[in-house]
Amino acid sequence: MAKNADDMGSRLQRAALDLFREQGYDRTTAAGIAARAGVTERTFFRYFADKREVLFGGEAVLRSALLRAIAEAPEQLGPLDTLFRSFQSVGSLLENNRPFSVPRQEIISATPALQEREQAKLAALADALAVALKARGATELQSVLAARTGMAAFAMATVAWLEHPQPGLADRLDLILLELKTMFAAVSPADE
Amino acid sequence: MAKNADDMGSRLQRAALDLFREQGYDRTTAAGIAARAGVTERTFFRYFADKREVLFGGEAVLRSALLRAIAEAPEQLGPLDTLFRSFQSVGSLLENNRPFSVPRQEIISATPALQEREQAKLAALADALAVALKARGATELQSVLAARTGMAAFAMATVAWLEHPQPGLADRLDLILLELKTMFAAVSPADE
DNA sequence: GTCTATACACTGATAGAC
DNA sequence: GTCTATCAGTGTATAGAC
Repeated sequence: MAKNADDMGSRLQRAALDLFREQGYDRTTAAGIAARAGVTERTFFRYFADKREVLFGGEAVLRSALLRAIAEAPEQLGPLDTLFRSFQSVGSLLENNRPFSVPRQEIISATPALQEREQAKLAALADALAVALKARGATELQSVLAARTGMAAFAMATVAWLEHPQPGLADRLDLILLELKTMFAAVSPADE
Repeated sequence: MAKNADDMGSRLQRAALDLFREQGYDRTTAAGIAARAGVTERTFFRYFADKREVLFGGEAVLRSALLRAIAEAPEQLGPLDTLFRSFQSVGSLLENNRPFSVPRQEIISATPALQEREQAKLAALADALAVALKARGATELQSVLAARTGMAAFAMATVAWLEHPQPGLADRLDLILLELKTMFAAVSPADE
């Protein structure tokens, strides 16, 4: 019944998204998702480690795109400039995914269990970016600080942009970076 | 058998921490925790919404302490100065909790499911702080950006300090704030 | 590699203990 | 009257049989 293994993940993902939208995440069972995709519950868990994971498959693509952008950034750029340039570079990737990302984010926003997973994914992604930044010569502290801070900003920009497409993601990122720069410039030099 | 209701939460918490240390989080069942505390599994779930939550009871104390510090901060301080002063003000609170926090953090670091919960708690705490910052006159964007960024820095400082008590938490926070200020000052003014 | 059995997390209801 | 035990059940996730 299955066409090929590569497709099954997508089929399950689509079935899950549909069911979550129809009846909510909690009222949807893993067996129900599997049934809609024409397979058994056991097969579902062969493709996804747990029920939440079915909505977080695309993360790997985003991560590798960001890592590549960081590696290819001009040598002389600082960690934060490198990072925000990388965020800008994946804009079109995110725009192409918008039809899937919008309903997905609605479901996540309505489901605490999925918000937890999302936060964990963002933290893991930030750690991966920190490694890439460190490889460019930044210190450990700089890398982790920039990655965590930048990832928080990136997530804020993305979520807001999914809710309201205007202004665009690039403008939102610029605005956020400028706001952060301004706020940190206002910090008292010697804190106490 | 139960002394009083107020104590039961702490008893279960201690029993859980002990068992997690002895056999790990995954190999410990909710029924096992309850049994060590002298009650049934059903009682465990009356005190904690789920198994993970048993390690995150103290969050409310930290939150209210931070919110109070923000509300009492001098009017003229900017969001980030307000925030980091508040972090500094809860230092002694965290030091008193160190005997509990150190083993707790070890267990969390070894358990992905608990790391997820921790990230979620940090995000929720950041949102609460953002509301408090906004009440002091900051814009929505400033409040959320400062809170998310500051919370990431606070968490980094705390985790590192739990692993190695020296340097102290206050010094770590100062160092991080300075590093952030320096990095953002180096950001190119007009980002492309 | 699929299927069956099972452990464990969690929920509701009801009745009983203090 | 609040807190707890007991019971019965659903759903997630794993593992061993074959």
